[in-house]
Amino acid sequence: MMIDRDLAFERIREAGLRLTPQRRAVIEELAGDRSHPLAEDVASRVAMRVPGVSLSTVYKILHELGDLGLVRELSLPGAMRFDPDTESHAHLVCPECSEIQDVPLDTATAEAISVAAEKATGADVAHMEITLYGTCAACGPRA
Amino acid sequence: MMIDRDLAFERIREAGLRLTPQRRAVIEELAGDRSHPLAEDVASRVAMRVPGVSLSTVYKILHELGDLGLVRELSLPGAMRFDPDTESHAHLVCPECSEIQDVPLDTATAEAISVAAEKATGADVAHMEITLYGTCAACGPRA
DNA sequence: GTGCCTATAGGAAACGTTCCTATCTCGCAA
DNA sequence: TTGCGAGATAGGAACGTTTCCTATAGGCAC
Repeated sequence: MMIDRDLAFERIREAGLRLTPQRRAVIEELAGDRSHPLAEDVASRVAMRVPGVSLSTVYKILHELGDLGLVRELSLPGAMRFDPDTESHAHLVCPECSEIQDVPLDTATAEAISVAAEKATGADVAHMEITLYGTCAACGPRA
Repeated sequence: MMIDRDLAFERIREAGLRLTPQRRAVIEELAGDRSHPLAEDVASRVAMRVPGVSLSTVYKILHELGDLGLVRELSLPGAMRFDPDTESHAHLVCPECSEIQDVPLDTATAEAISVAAEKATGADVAHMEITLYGTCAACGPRA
């Protein structure tokens, strides 16, 4: 499920944070974005609405949204990426073109892994990140 | 399965690479290591056997081992980590203490995810990385 | 309006990683 | 043994990402 603008605004307030123009812009730019942007991508888009916004502010807001569960922070090679889709799904990274694709992942499988991990370690799993590495269709098998 | 010293040496030679003291030391330090070390950890241990070894050399060797499939390179928050265990398994990262634990993952599940992803995207999946985030047993639920 | 608390901008700094180049080593041939 | 060439290494500079710090600005309650 994609992040919902108004739900996000509400969560921000519930957390006791102010709905500043910067927070509003980050949320609205992220909503509907399926490109797994870098912090800098988000910052430059936000800058078109809120000129002068600083990169450190955007980082701070992105982490806040991550903590609130409104955004997924992805640890991918090179840099962190941000995903407004918080539904359980995996990512495919192509080593050739570095493109990132969403990969559907059925909830049952995700749940099974999570439960098995909790059983094995005694931990309390909050969320998971599944990244697949492999040549994408566009970069072709070889032929 | 943990990296095997002699098998690794053989793979190095097969790849047309020289078995230098640095490569030998990296492999031997990594074999049997279950701590998911940082590149710097590996470098400082290697330095005890090969004084003066440089960090960039260690990085280069670690990537070579990754390419040869002898080591897994993990994209975890903060920094890359290296895992000599190339068997299919997941990792649990505790946000409190940053400890990393191995989590067993049955091959069938991993295979199912991989195949489903290939079907969905048309990609050729080479390997996958599953990271679970959650409070570990030591850091406790709250009580 | 006044005072308080939070948020922001801006830049410096830290960190991990990669890149570059001169030097060195190794394996091999003569 | 000596010399040669390909490959490897040390060392450090450079790069990009992320965090940290501080002074300023802005909103809210009174």
